[in-house]
Amino acid sequence: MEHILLVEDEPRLRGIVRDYFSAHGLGCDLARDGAEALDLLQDHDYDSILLDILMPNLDGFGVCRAVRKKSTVPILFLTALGGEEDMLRGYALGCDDYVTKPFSLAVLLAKTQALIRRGRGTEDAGLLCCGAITLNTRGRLCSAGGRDIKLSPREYDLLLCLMRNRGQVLTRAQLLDKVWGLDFEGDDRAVDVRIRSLRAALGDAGKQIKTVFKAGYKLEEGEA
Amino acid sequence: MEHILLVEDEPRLRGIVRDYFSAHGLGCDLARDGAEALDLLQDHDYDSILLDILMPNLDGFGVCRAVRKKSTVPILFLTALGGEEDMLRGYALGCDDYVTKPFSLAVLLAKTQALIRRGRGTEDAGLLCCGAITLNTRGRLCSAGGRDIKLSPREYDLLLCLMRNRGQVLTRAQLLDKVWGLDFEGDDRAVDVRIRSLRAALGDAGKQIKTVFKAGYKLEEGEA
DNA sequence: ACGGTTGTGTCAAAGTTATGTCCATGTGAT
DNA sequence: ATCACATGGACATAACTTTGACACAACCGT
Repeated sequence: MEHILLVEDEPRLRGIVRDYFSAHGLGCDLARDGAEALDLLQDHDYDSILLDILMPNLDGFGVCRAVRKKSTVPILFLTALGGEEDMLRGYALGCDDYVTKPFSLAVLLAKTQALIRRGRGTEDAGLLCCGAITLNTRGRLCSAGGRDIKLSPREYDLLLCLMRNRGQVLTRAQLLDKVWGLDFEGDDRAVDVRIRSLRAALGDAGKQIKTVFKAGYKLEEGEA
Repeated sequence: MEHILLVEDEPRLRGIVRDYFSAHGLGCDLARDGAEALDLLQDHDYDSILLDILMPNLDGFGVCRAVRKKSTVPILFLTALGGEEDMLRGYALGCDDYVTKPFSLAVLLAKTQALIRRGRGTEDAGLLCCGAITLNTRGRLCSAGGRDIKLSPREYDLLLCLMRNRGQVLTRAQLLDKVWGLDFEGDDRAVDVRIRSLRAALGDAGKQIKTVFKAGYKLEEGEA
């Protein structure tokens, strides 16, 4: 499960966000102020940090500066300060997003998840992960649910494309362009058929590939 | 490259701003008055609009009002009117910022870029929000009041259209054109039926979709 | 070069899901 | 009160996806 750190001095808000996030499968450690946050950061790795700005002891800008000295973990500011200057200061310090109160929980969650997803830029290392599926792009290897999967070339390329655009709906036309190439003359149905064999090859993890009626396909991390 | 629209009747100022902005990588279309601005807006999408207030033909407030009827593009007023009343009027019309002359070019540029970045922020994340409803346009997902909602393709497209034109009344004919496509041969009632299922799917948030008697439908942020 | 194996696309039938139409029943405007 | 208009339920079917069968092409070891 992903884990984030929420730094916020308002107790009620802390609780609300924590509950909402954990209800959506996002673990949430809490800190009351900047000092406490840095303590926790000593011993833990988080997938993202949500930072209030106005806090006792050490404010959000300070925490951001300290964190950025040694990490590129996604940081999202979460604050009542809506002024341009504060925003620019935040971005200048290397934050990844900026949400002003009051905000919708759904938005906050979506933004956080988006940041985490993007943060997974582990592709450099040659590894792409999504839910139970892992792709080793160096060796063109695939594993799902712990077992190695043998994929045909087309299956592999298709899955790679889906993995690179996880969560996004891709139309059959888009997939044909990206995987088959722009010059492919064939039928849309070709995509369906390959999706089928890919699903079959992936076994249980094949359920992560969702059909989006009238739109296309997408890959989800999906718990179930 | 980002493109903005500058509406300003003073020729010298127009030139100065345009030069400064393009030197910093921001394309700049020019309009001499409100009427010209609306003309350009017919055919172009801008990342932001800079509006003088005192102009011949149609003043900045008028342009702002017209634009806000159909778009949430960031608008920045740019004027010699420094009075509080004018500022409040600008904000009431839905502008995003307000700069009084004389101003520093650097500040104007920073503010503009911040506005564009913010506008991008939610768009990049693929998020559209209105009241309790959130649409993830990348994944074609919808949530309302914190819970995920499953929408059929038509429902989704219809809601997307309403969200993009929030606050505006859309006639059934308009909705048929935009959502069903210009070639749809069927009955107006089709819209009603889909609105109904959309409302049902959205649960409580369905109340944000208002029926406008004899005119059509519109989406409102309104809580109640 | 040769047969066997594997990968891939096409096609049509079967299975799903979504969508429009119809008509009876509400609801708001004047 | 009346009329025009919006809503709700039932149903048929249109639109779309999955599945299975098949044919052909590419690949591989001999």
